[in-house]
Amino acid sequence: MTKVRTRFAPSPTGYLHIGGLRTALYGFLFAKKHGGDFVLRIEDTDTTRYVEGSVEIIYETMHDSGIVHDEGPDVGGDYGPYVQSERKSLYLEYAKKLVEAGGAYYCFCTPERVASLKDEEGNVRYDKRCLSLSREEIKARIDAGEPYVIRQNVPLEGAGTYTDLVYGDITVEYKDIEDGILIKSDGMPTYNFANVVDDHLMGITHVIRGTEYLSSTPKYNLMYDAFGWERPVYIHLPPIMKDAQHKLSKRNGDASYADFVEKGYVKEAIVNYIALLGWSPKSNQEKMSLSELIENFSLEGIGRSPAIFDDVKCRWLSGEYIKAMSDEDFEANATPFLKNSKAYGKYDSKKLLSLVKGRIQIYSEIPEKIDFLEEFGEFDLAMFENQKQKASVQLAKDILPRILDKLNCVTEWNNSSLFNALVELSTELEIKKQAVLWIARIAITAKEATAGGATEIAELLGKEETLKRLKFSMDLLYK
RNA sequence: GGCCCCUUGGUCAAGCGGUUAAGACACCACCCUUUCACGGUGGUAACAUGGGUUCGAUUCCCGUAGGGGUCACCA
Repeated sequence: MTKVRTRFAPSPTGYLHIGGLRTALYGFLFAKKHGGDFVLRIEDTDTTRYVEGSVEIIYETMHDSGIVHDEGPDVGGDYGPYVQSERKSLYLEYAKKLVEAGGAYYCFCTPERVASLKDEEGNVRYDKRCLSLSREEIKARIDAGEPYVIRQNVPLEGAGTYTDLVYGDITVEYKDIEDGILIKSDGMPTYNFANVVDDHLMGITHVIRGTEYLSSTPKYNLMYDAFGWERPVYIHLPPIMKDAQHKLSKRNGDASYADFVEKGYVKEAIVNYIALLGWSPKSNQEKMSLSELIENFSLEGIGRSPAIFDDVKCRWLSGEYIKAMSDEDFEANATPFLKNSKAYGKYDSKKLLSLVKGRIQIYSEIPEKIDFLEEFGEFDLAMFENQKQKASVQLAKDILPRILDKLNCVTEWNNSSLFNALVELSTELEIKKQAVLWIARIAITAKEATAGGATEIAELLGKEETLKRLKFSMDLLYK
């Protein structure tokens, strides 16, 4: 059996979006699952759409996400060059062979003439006029420097059928396929041609790509057949949607891998989550490392219907990764985000991080979780009300002075001493310790939800600041 | 519009003729608890629709509706 070879072939037109990354991921997973090679090829035949720096972004994204290629422009390989613009002469050579084989022909029609061929629906369809040109006339016109393109010669009758490993048998009638341009007048190939030539020359065994190519695949097969080449196995993937109507795309302005990283999603979680969009493992385990994904990946698990990207679940997975992360890794990953907090630098960073770990799903939530350490002021007294904890504004009025006294007398200002002191107070007052702690926490944080409990925060704030805040809250209560 | 494809809870999804129609996220309830969160337990919620085929359809076939893709000298 021949070695499995898959490829990811993005065009350098901007950032790498989530859909593209998933296509890359599946190609990578499939190749690695079968001990094969994963190739990166840059499809830059449309020079007008080239965006400066996007090739670098592709390299970075793939490296960063762990989807590493065995061959590519940056790492080399035996099938290079891996950038299509560097293969330009090759395509013309093969196009000529295809012309000889009858699978293509030269066309001198101007874009204007072709545009004038519009049907009642406004669709343009070339009429094969140049197909009847004689060999001599073609040569003469080319020699005269007349611009030309090379078109695919699609039969007028019959149909092409192939078996997609995800969608099953697909049949398209040739009359519904037009004689597409293979070589543009600038000498560059179109995707329709370059992809066939390159996939063959690079020994690609399994073509994995989006469904947008599902119905155009028969025309590629026509070329494989005309060349006498073996057709690859096709695996088309359903799209990832932003909502029921819209595909996740660059144009919609969202959804790049880099954006998610910037927002603080755990990288492994992003990859893990997109693996689950359109594919489901045989087991019920959803949280999987890259190597586990490779091990569990199988084509049968790939679905056929579009999947909507669910940010809530992606965040959940990110949170799961954070909980499972070592403190060292968490510190390394979270510190850049911690620096955006007002509290950064004013407290022990490790302490802040431990407060926050387990309470966030993405790193960018860090500042909002701990900014209360530096922000304190007037608040709604109704916050003292908590039925479940048996706390109330009245109770707060009654016991806040006692809390203040009690804490003031604590000799060792640390969490456990402070906690013991308040529990002791609750015993003396014969009320629930939760009520005392609730009131204390509200009084020193002015927040209903905080990262950390009352005394934990008191330790962090220090005696002076804690007592100051308690007095402030008392004043507020008695005002 | 032609052609290709898709359709199970709010979302991701198992299922591949006979099931109490899994599981996950979200949501709700309860428990735990130094609030919230975490964790634990339980719960609400789905086969787009109409015809067939069959002893029996979520599952197979056809139609309808809805949705996506494609019809470029873009990929």
